[in-house]
Amino acid sequence: MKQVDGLSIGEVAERVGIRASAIRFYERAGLLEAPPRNNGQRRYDAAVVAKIRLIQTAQQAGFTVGEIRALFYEFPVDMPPSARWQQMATHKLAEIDVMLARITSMKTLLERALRCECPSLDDCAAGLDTPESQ
Amino acid sequence: MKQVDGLSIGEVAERVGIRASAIRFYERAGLLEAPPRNNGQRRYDAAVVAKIRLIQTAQQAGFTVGEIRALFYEFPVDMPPSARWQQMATHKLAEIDVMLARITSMKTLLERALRCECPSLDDCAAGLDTPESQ
DNA sequence: TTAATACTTAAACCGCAGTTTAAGTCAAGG
DNA sequence: CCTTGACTTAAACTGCGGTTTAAGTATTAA
Repeated sequence: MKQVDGLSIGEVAERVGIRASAIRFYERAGLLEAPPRNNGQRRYDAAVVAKIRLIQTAQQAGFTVGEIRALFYEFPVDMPPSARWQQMATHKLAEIDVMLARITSMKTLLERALRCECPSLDDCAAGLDTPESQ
Repeated sequence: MKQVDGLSIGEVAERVGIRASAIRFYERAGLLEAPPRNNGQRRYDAAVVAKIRLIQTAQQAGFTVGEIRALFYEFPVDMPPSARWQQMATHKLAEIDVMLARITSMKTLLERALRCECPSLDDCAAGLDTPESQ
């Protein structure tokens, strides 16, 4: 019987749906604090599950691991979380808009390619670059 | 006086606005054929400029180097360019739409984060995941 | 002759977010 | 005692699109 309290890294991993290797990586990357150990093995408090879910949410919003570390640990201690999110989110939104513009122009280009009738790849590309054809 | 005919790799690079190393990389990657050499140095026909522009257009449309190689060299020889573009473009458009959806959901998440008032990061993330607000 | 300039190669490196591998430790169960 | 299974580490590997580096060659101008 295992009756050491706290969750093993495998149990945490299963609860949040990631691999144990990812959790070790987050620790190395400074996103998670090193937990106490039992026989050399990490023992986690249940709260770590919420923290990892928070990491996942931030990732869904497009933040990199470095940015998430900044969000968690590199703001002035007296800065409220809402202000932290807002400052990061404002920067990230600008990046997102750039990506959106890029994706949109790819899409336009591809839609034009779909209507292409050119006899050679070269002609075709020339036409695509300069949208003369409606 | 240099009167060997053909362009040097540096001249080609300058005309298309990329580094010589990129041209060598395209050759290695099978996008450009190895040109004849003079004193061991590559000598390009002016047509390579159009070919690299074509590569650039394909890149703008979101194709990877592997996909561009396929577009150029891995279709049945009797398949017209328009059909090649169209087949590739159809696949790529589906990928683009997936990206677009991802970017859009990032944006939504971030916009919600901007309006967040939560007192703790954990609460905030919980609220963001489940859009109860507004 | 010498120095500057442009080229040549193979191999290592970049960022990103982890994953995989090798080699080992530990506790429980049969 | 031995196997099984989950854990430990550091280091190397993944894919992508090139860039950088080290070491060497060739041409040109002064």
